[in-house]
This record gives sequence, structure tokens and C-alpha cells, in this order.
Amino acid sequence: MPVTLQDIADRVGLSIATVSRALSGTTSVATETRELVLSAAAEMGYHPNVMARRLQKQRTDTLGFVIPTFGPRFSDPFFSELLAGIGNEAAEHNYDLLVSTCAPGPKELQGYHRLVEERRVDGLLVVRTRRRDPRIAYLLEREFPFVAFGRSDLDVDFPYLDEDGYQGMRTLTQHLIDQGHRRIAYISGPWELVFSQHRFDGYRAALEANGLTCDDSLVVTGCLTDMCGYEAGRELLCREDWPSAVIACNDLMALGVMSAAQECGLKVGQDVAVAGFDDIPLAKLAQPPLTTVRQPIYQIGRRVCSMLLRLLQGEILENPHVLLEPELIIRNSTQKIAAKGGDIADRSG
Amino acid sequence: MPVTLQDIADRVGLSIATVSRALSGTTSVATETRELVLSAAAEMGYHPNVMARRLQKQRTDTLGFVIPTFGPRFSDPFFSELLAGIGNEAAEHNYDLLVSTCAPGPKELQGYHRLVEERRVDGLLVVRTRRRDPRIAYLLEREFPFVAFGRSDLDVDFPYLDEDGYQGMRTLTQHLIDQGHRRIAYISGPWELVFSQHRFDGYRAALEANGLTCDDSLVVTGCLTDMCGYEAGRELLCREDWPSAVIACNDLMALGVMSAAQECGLKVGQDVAVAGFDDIPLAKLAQPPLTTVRQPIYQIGRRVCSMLLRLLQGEILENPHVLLEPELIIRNSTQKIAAKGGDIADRSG
DNA sequence: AAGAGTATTGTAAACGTTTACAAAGCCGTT
DNA sequence: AACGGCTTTGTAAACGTTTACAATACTCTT
Repeated sequence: MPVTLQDIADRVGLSIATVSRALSGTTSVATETRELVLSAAAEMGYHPNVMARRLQKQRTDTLGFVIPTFGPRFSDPFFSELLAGIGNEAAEHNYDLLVSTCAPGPKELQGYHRLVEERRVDGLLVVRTRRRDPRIAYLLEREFPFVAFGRSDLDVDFPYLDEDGYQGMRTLTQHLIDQGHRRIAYISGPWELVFSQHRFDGYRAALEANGLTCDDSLVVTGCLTDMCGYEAGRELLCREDWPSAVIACNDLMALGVMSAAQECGLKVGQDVAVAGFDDIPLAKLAQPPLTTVRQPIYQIGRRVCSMLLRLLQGEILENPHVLLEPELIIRNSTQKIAAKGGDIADRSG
Repeated sequence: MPVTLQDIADRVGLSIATVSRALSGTTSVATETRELVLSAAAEMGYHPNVMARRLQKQRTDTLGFVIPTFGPRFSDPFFSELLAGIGNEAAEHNYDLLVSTCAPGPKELQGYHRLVEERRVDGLLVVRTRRRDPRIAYLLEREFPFVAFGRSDLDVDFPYLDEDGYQGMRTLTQHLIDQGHRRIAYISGPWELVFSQHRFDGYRAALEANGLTCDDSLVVTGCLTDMCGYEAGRELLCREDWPSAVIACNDLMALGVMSAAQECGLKVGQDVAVAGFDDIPLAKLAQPPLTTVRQPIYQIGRRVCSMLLRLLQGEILENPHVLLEPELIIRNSTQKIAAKGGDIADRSG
């Protein structure tokens, strides 16, 4: 039913090839022929059939993005913003964006297989890189174009963009130490995520640079959701020897910690300092506003997508390993100087 | 480079048609032939070329989902959860999901044109329906399959799923009235969104059913983000005659209101009651936990997607107009009975 | 006026499937 | 032995593009 090149060709009495050329505008066509074809196409309401074009060109003009979700109720403002950045960048370059959500695990790689082997996409965006990340190993082995948001611990080379979690967390921790804190708890993300290690290393480095030791009882692990932050927060704060400060390795967990603090009868910013990482919009509006480390998430989405697009154009990336310096955002959740924490604080301080 | 049907045919000495049939399993093929082909395919690592298949079948096996974003920094947990629901349902039925983000406006319809005219997708999901929604008008005119999350004020018939915002908001407002509140402010979403009207009607109906009048000075409009909620909250609460309760028409704005209340020196749950709508995960962890109306967002995503899939199978929907009864979730943000509000409260109570 | 060069157009193959139709082989029945 | 029916396979067209190559027509030289 839709108009095809053949229909136009019949109408203007030219061959299908000439019509194709006139419309694509790449090869030489007589000016009047082109105008004839163009107006006929417009009149008839012609729109190219992208599937036919894709089959012919052996390209899908589509990018793939698999969002790793933990649990069915997945609701992370971080990803919606990243998605917006990626999506807009792709759209501006006339690429479609194929999105799927999948929990890490055996089914996840199947999803990647589907996209790669059946050639549903031209390139992939990989986020939340993991230790010995099987996705990266697979894509490299298949020599499939991709760009990662996050580094890897594999001994391989691939294009990525990452924020310097080590520096960011180190700066943040130093800020707390400068405020007089000595017992600073830390809520890490799952250890298989590469950024968890980087950020934790930054935390520990700051402690050690100040002659403090990393107290294992003050380091707990959460799943990055607000709920996990809440649980971790209770574990850390509803006890006698609560720390005077808590750093969560992302904002969502930090918000959970703030909620837990409240429940444990502690006033954030006064009785206990809380800090996060990411600077999601809600951080500014938390009560009190949350000290955090800013990642320009939307821009990161755009950049990582732009790198992939350039890769697909056959460009060789001038800088395939981008490391962004994050920015410390000090707000009132770490306001009070030298909060004391629980009983033990005096001893350790 | 990739293995094609032709390659397999050459290898096993059969025609390409037989190979195709053996693999698809729809028509009769001799058992031994099938096994021969199957093992050859597996051995050679055959994967069908989906673009070729799509061209042939004149179907894309792809669903489209355009997320309407307001502003570049788009970060709404509501949408990430909806996306997860839609995506998982689509994936289970072997459909791809094409996602793009676009602000409402003239460019938005172009995006829909792209998807529809160039046949990039088989069907569309439309969310955040608007008054005289041009997307719906367009899709109906083109007779393009779609399902909406949200109703319309157009005088047309189309399949949709919606929550009963009127009832939900009416119940919520009644709850506040039962708590003794008389001056209840309301923060609406943009009026061109259909659900804004429904929810507001529910709010007003509850007031009127209790002999209260809707005070225009207590109704303000926000853009649905936490920041807008914050601004609206300041406008309502940082004044002499602050209301004793504030309802925001979504949770994200309600969180902003809570932040504003704090800044205006009011304690949420004691000096002022605050309520939202959606029950995003963060609502439970707000301080105090936020009273709200629950929408099973993930499930809604799945259902709305499932409706579309059935439509594409040629099924006639037994129930093309689904209205879900939302559930009131009472938490501590509306805890204190008969909060009094500012000076004027006594007069109006 | 013939030839070279250029601009424009047409022919046909290719991309990798699916499927209508035809053909071939085999079975049992009469 | 001939025939109808069934199962299995092959042939070829179709889906709608793009593009290499060939063909034609025109312009400009000499």
C-alpha cells in the first residue's frame, strides 16, 4: 500500500534507479529530472522503506542500550537522565535507539547475543561495567563496535568514558575529614561493579593520607537503591557507636541513609553528616540538601553516544579513554563541623 | 561474512527453501532432513538476518515508545520503572523496543512521523496523554496501531489503560478532610495533561462533597519535577496564611514540597500535611514517609505493552478501555490530626 | 565530421529471507 | 498397471532498496 520507488518511477516515466538517485542526491542527476522526481515523491507521499534500505546497506542505523536492572521494580533517576542524553544524541544523528532492560546474569548475555548475532544494532553502549565483565569480553571477541561508560579490570583495550571515581571520592572524603570527622562510614555498591572499587579506593586513600585507618566495621555494601541505602543506614546508625559521617557511593543510597538517620533519632547535618555521589536532581532538594559529587549525567550520555557514533563512521577516536574529573558539591548535609558521632568517636578522634 | 541460508544449503546439498522451512519448522520437512539442517546450522553458527526477514514479512517486530521529556535534564523515576515494565513485556514476546525522548512540541510529531511513515515500528505506546492530543489524532488518522497510557478528551475511540485519577485523588483528599484539614492546597500538573484534570476534579469533588469550597489561591501549577514542586511549595507555605495540607499531583513534586516546607520552617506531618501521587519507591523513604496513591507502575507498563502486542497479533481486545483503581497509601506525612495551618485556618475551619 | 570526453539514464544484480506453486517420488487402491 | 493422494523438495518470485556496469546522448575538439 505505501508508495515505493517503483510507483514514482511509473508515474514520471523513469527507471527506478534514476528515481533512487534523484532522491538520495549522491550521484549526478539532471536538475530538471531531480525536481520532477522530488515533486512527484512529495505529492505521492513517498517515504523510504527503512528495512529495505537496511538490508541493502547492511547497516541498521540503530544503537543498542541494555539497562542493567536489579530487581523488577527498577526506578533509578540516574538511568532516565543517561537515557535522555544517549537518545537525544542518537536522534540528532538519525540513529534509532534500541533499549532493553535485563538483570545481570546468564540471560543477560543472551540478550547481547540477540542484538549482535542477528545484527539488530550497529553498535552497543555498555554501562555499569563489572569485574571481568563478560559483556565486554564477548563484544571484543566478536569485534563488535561498542563504547563503555566505565572502565574494566580486564587486561584489554576498548573505548570508554568514565568519571574519576577515585578522585571524586577522595576529595569528598577529604572534605569530611577537614570538617573534623574521624569515624567515617562507607556504603559501597556491589563489589563486582568496577566503579565500586574505584570509589572505595578513593575513600580509603583519603583516610590513609590523613593517618586514619579504614575500619572494616564501618564499611557495608548496598545494592545502590534507596531501600538498600536505608537498610545500610540503619545498620550503621542505629547503634551505640554510630559514626559521625556516612558516605554512600551513590545519591539514591544516601537518600536512604538520611531516612534511616531520621528513624534512628539523628539529625542529618548536625548529629551525623551524610554524603552521596552523582548529584541527581533530588540531592539538592533533600532535607538537608545533600553534599555529593557531581557527574554531568546527561552530558555523559551524549558524549558516550557520540563516541560510539564516531566509531561507527569509521573514525579513529583521538581519545578513546576519557576520564572526567567530577566536582565536589558541598551542601548542608555535611554542614556541621566536627560532628562527634557516638561514644566511641572520642576515643578514635 | 555471516552465515546465510545459502551457505547452509550449499553445505547440506539442499535448496535454500528447504533449509528455510526446516529452520522455521512451520511446514512439513522430513525428520532427517530437518535434523541435518539443524545440526549444520548450529555447527556453522547460523543466525537469521532480521532485516531480511523484516523486509520479507513486512513487519518490524519492534515497538516504539517516545518518552515526553520536559527540559534536557530529565530524571523521572516514574519513567524508568514504566520503561522496565514495557521493555520486559516486549522482550518476552520477542519484540524489540525503540525508545526516543522528545519534548512536546512541533518536533515531537515529526518523531512520530519518522516511526510511522518509514515503518520503523509496528505499534506505538503513547504516554502522558494531552488535551486534543495531536499524537493520538495522527495515529488514528493513519490507522496505526497504538495503545495509550491515559485517556483523551477527544471524541474518538482508541485502546487505552489508565488509572482512575479522579477516584484516587478524591479518596486522598477525603482522607485529609477526615484528618480535620479544611484548607488543602493543590499543586496540579500542566493543564494540557489529561490526568491533571482528572485528578483535580477528584480533589474538588471531595472538597465539595464536604461542603468546602475550592480556594483558587490554594491551587497552583507545577511542571511535575521535584524542583517545580519545591517552588510551588515555597509559594504556598512561606506565607502567613499557609494551608494546613498540600496535595501534589505526583510524588516527585510532593518531595519538593516537603523540602520547601522544611525551608519555610514547617514540620511535615505536624505543621503541615503533604501528600503525593504515584508511590514511587522514594515516597516510602521520605522524611516523614509520604502519604500517596499507589500506581503499580511496573505492572502498568507490562499491561499496556501486552495490550499492544495482542492488538498486533490481530486480536480484538476484550476490554480496550482499562481503568485501574489506585490504592491510598497512608503514611506519616499526613499523620497529625487536625493540623491547623496559618492564621486564616481558624476562620475557614 | 569523426572522435573523445562527459553527463545522464537504464539494466540488472545484490542484500537474505519467505512462500506460492510446481514437480517428483512414494503409497495404497482399484 | 494406472491413478489419486500425500509427503517432501525445488524453482522462482517477491519484499524495496542501492549501485556497478553498460548504454545512450550530448558537447567540445580538432
